[in-house]
Amino acid sequence: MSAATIKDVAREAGVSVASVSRALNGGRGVTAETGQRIQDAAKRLRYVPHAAARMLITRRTNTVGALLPDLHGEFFSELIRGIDLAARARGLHLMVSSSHDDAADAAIALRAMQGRVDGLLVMTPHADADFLRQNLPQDLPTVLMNTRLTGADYCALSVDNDGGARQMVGHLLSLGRRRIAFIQGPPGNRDASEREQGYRQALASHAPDHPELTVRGDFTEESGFRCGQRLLAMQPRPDAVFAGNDMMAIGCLAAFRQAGVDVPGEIAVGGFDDVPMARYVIPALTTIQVHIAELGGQAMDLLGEQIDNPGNVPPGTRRHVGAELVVRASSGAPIA
Amino acid sequence: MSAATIKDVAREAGVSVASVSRALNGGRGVTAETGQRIQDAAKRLRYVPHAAARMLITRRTNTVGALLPDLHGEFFSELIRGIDLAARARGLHLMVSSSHDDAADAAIALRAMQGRVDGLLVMTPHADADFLRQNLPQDLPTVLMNTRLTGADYCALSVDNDGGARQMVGHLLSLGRRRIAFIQGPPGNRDASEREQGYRQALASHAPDHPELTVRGDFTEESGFRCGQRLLAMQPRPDAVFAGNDMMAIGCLAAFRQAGVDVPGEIAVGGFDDVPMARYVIPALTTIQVHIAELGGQAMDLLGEQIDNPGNVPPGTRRHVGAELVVRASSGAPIA
DNA sequence: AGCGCTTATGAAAACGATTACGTTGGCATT
DNA sequence: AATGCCAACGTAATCGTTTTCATAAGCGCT
Repeated sequence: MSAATIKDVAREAGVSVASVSRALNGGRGVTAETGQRIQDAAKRLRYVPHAAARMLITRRTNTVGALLPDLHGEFFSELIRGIDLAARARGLHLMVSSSHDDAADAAIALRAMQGRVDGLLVMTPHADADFLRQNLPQDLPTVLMNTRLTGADYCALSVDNDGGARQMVGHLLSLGRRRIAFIQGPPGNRDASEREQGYRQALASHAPDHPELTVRGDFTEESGFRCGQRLLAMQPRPDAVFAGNDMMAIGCLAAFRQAGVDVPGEIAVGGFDDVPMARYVIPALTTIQVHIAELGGQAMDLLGEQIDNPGNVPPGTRRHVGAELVVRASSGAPIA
Repeated sequence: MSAATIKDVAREAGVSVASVSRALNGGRGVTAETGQRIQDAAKRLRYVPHAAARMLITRRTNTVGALLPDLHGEFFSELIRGIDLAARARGLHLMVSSSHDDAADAAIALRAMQGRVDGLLVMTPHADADFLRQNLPQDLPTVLMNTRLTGADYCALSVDNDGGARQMVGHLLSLGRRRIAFIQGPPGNRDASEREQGYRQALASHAPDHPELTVRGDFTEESGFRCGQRLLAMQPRPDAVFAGNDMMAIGCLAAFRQAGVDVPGEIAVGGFDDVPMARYVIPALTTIQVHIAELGGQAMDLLGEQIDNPGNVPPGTRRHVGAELVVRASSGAPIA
């Protein structure tokens, strides 16, 4: 015996299928008494509406898709948590396709989602405008997360890298540091370049007489280590380092320790991301915390709005999620 | 203009819808020439079969669901990665519902998946047999991951906690440690109790004259810290500690450092899980590595087999994923 | 040429829901 | 008492596929 259909419920309750449908969704157009009889019958038969049949006629899947690159650890789990919670709050299901490292792969996944989702959350380094236009149906609500895409066609969410970087520089300046160096991320990386911008602008506006000092890393711990060594060799030495992300900051700390340079005594160090390890390194790392779950949640909310009333959300809408300074030992702030 | 349907393709190619369907799936029953014409037409119209319509008739969703508890960090991301990759290899989509902390919540999610998935991957602390039977249709292929459920009704995957624990104890014994203490996890936790079992049995079989020493933690770092202090107070002191997980081991290291006790000189320390931080603490933590991605992947494979040929996989099938000793500084092994 | 056999093709019946539309009956209004 | 209106309910069309069955055509064989 297979699962019960709406017909079975109708027969059981002695009404037509139309009444069952009405009673079960919204309940308008049926007497309270018949409604109750139908509810009872449905419960008795353990009736669950066939999702596919409903999708077919309503043209709604009540599902959203998330296309993600090869993410790791806390970032990934927090992102999914944020998305999942927001989706559930709207009664939407979440379909995930992750670990996409090349564009071809992502394209396939994108197409496979066609028709199975009401909207799409996309985070991928390969997403230039062409790629998206090529692989997305033009009328499918879509929200981009953290991409370098600047066109006005798609809605997007991004982290306030700029604001975070300004906070960090401001913090270091307020502690009396003068020669603040910045460790750049990989070229072309949007987060990296925005953080660098923030650094430059903060210096320019608050301390125009202080020099800009930059060395290039690639977000890895080793590159941070090497950059640390290069910074020590500078004459005169910087008295503070702001690394483009935490892993490079941690590499930097290792280089300084190896060289016997005291942190924060001789050099203050700051990072960006607040990875879990940041609080465990010695000295604990002052950094910028980003609420990743909020990033996912807000993206989901924006997508939900697009789905619920299409056309009501202007294409190209941007939202930002804030970043917040977390002061720990590595910047040498006086204990409050 | 809405998306093209099979009818549009049929008209475009000058054939019936039946031929289009045949040409596009498998391609048997049509001339090579007509087949080609149909393929062309489909491509020209950007035809994508309507998923819902197909589900309705074939009774297959080509989707599997994963119900997960509130997991964090590396564990979560690796698990999803494993599941996702294995699912994709089978052409299955993945629907995720995570962050379920209470049974009611999980039950709702479970029901919501009804009819939208061909199979289910379930990991939840609340999953006793009753709970599942109550909330799952009896004929839906299901694989449990890492649950304490021992009944023979459902297929399940689990980590070889026992084997891992034995390896760790064996390792410590081989280094000449005599008084090996174990830090227990939260009561009722399956992983925790299996690891404890492994510890007890390894001691019993390889060193029956050595004492069993246990203190109870709850898998958190703070509990590890407190347990570390209690272990130091013991007379005579243990010369090795095997913590039920890495976080407690790390807490333990902190307690020992604070007390000025040398690790591994005076006490060796071992953990379980190989969290990313394990290699960064000082001294780096000897621990047991579990291939979480493999856990997810194997679970998915088992589920896939169940879906493809139902009845061919005996209910109650168990599979294990191995655990492997990773030697670092904290256990004081001689450098090879 | 006529017979059967295979094979390509089309017509139409599912699948299970929603919903536009028609019908009925009860009630209030005139 | 006749009329109009509204709510409750049923009938049937519809969504886009797959698949069964019928039909026709091609082909080799006697």
